[in-house]
Amino acid sequence: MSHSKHNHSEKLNLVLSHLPEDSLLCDLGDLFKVFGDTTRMRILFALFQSELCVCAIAEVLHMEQSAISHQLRILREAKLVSSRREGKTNIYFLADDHVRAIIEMGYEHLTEKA
Amino acid sequence: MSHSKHNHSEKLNLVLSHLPEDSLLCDLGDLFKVFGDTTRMRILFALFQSELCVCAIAEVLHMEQSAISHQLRILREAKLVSSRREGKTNIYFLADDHVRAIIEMGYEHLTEKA
DNA sequence: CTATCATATGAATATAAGTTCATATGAATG
DNA sequence: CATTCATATGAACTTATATTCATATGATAG
Repeated sequence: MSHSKHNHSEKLNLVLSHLPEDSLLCDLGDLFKVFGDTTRMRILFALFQSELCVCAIAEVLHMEQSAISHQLRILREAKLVSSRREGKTNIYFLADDHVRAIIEMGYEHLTEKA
Repeated sequence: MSHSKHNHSEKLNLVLSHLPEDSLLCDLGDLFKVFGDTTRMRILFALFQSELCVCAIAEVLHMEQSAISHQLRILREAKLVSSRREGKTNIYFLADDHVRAIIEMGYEHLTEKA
């Protein structure tokens, strides 16, 4: 039992009733979690410039192929990037423009608050 | 040494040269990390409805005051929420409209991809 | 069909992050 | 000024996450 001396139940029930379902809140959290990592952010910015194969991303970021591959899987599952095969290589590219839009919003917030 | 049989150095140098500084990429990642948690997402949605004191948030979310307080600190440090004191209580509210905008973008991405 | 390059994946490890518990701070009230 | 309510904070614990290493898959060329 928390501090229930207060009785704000009418208001709180209203707030509660307008909360989205937990599944949506969870999905939203999971989506932003994907943006919440420097390596993935660097991959996305690299792909802003050009579509790239896995080993190219690894070279650009000076990281191991395996680490990149693991992160690309997370980005793919979140539908932030897609890939196509070309011979032996897998070319990755941004899935759509939401990625840019979301990151730009974040950038605006950062620069305004700095 | 990774798979350097490829020589895409011209292109890769170009991509590399257009990457933002690591400090920015890190700040962006850190910002989105704040959105990347269900509890914080629930707090933000609660605050979409109304400014609320800590114990009200705890009640609405059926969580302990301490857990909420810890998460509010993270939201405060990211400048996503602000607070003011009112007597014994601390009232929290959204710091600005970037919060809504960013979450709406995420929501759009989710619904389009579903 | 074997060797090689490109990528993916599983297990292991290390680090980060969220919640709880206990307690400290800070304001109001009698 | 002692008590109570509201919030904050530090430490401990637990769970999640990122990277590495070793290896598997998959495609191509010889």
